[in-house]
Amino acid sequence: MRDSDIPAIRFLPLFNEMAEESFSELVRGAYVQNFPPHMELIVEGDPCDFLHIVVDGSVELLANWNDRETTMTILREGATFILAAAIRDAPNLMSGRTLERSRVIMIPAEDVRAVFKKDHAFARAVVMELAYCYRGVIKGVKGLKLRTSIERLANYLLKLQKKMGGAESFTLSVEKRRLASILGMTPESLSRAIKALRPYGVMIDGQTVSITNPDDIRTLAKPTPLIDDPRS
Amino acid sequence: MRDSDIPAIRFLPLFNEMAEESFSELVRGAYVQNFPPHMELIVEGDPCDFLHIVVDGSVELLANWNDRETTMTILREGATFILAAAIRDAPNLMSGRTLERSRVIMIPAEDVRAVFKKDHAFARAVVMELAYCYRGVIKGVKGLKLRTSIERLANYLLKLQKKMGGAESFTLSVEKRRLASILGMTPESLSRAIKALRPYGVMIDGQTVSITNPDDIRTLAKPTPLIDDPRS
DNA sequence: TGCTACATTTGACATTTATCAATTATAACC
DNA sequence: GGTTATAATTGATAAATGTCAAATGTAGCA
Repeated sequence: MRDSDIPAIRFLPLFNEMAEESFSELVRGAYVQNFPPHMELIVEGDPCDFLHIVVDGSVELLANWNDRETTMTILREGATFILAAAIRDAPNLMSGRTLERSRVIMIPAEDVRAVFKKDHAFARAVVMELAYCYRGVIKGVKGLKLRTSIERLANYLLKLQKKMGGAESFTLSVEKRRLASILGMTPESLSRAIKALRPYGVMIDGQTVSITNPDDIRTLAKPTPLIDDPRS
Repeated sequence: MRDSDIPAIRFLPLFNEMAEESFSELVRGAYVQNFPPHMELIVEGDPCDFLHIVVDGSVELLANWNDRETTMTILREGATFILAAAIRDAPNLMSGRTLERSRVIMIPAEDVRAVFKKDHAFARAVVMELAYCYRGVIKGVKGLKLRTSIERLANYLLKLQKKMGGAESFTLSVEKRRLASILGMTPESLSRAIKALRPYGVMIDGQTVSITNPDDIRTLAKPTPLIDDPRS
């Protein structure tokens, strides 16, 4: 592993409290690799051999069943996957593939488990991370079960707007067909949902979103921190 | 807390590896209470003051949004909730209410966090528990996004049959309207889904399910451990 | 530039699921 | 045992969402 990649992850919440010695143990066995776009990094059902960390680029986590496929989430710089499988020494529940050229650190799952057993600070960090991820997925389920697809889209856009700094205009940063899958609908339905938001002052042209009247769409979206705030 | 309740939880995976001293610290501040049916134990959005453990009976975890409500899961003897919120000192993402008369142990969340900081064995157990729960929710999302409601029902029944020992005939143990909500559909749709499974050799009369031809329904359900096996 | 592959959109239609209202069944309680 | 409240089912219908095919748009590349 290149020295220049070490600081990139040392300061992630997952690693920044742990003992230097434990950290070096993790780093010692780690690989860094640059992957081309659309490279499959992990496969659903395979044993989890590595904890992955996205240093640069983006990775899609997806799941398949019976010839159907759904995108679970998209991970970017600083995100780790798949921690729960690595810790439990269990098979991956999701596949992972790069969306673009991406730089990924891979730490052998065995090392992660070994250090986790020894280093209390790391164990605590893993707890915080897992609890955070768990709550994220719960929020996702709530969205899926309690909202229609238009409501999910509306909330997604409001959340993205906030994340992008709050400007009226911002960019999607995900292909629409992938966004559709994340939101649990088909590309065609997303296309129609986008149209349905026009009367609420939401314009989407290509990758550019503009929300001309936030209050208007908020009455439809009814965002709540208990679903839509990633912190909280 | 009554002495007789202590062994009931000491041997749960979450507590059985921790130091005796840490365990007593948790027990010292804990309450045990018998709740009547339909008692609201925790409320979505409230701060998480206690880690709850179901000693006896059953508790429904549910979520609300915009006058809609959905059942997230039903917990029985030995289950804990809501660990992630307690650890992160975050608001509850779900409400919890008893379905029947239930005995519940409540450990102040503050104590849980304090012991978690001190006791490495407990921290490790929390990690394993959270990773397990996380994977459970991921499986739930996969079911919701990849399967139709009939397929979800079919798999639910196969899973329940296995859990009940594998006999041809077994009992539902959940009201149908709640089952419908768990599966992400209305009671009416569940009723129709049940009918739709008749040609596959599934009969449901009241609370009694019998699966006369398991192979038949399995071709429809296509169960996979990556969604349907709670272990794995 | 023009070609090509692929993403997106649109229209027509099918399927799935929800809603509403009415009926029937069930279980708790006096 | 009858009463009552609630759960479950059924039918009719509506709404939401998916499918398929075609048209249009877009980006990368020879």
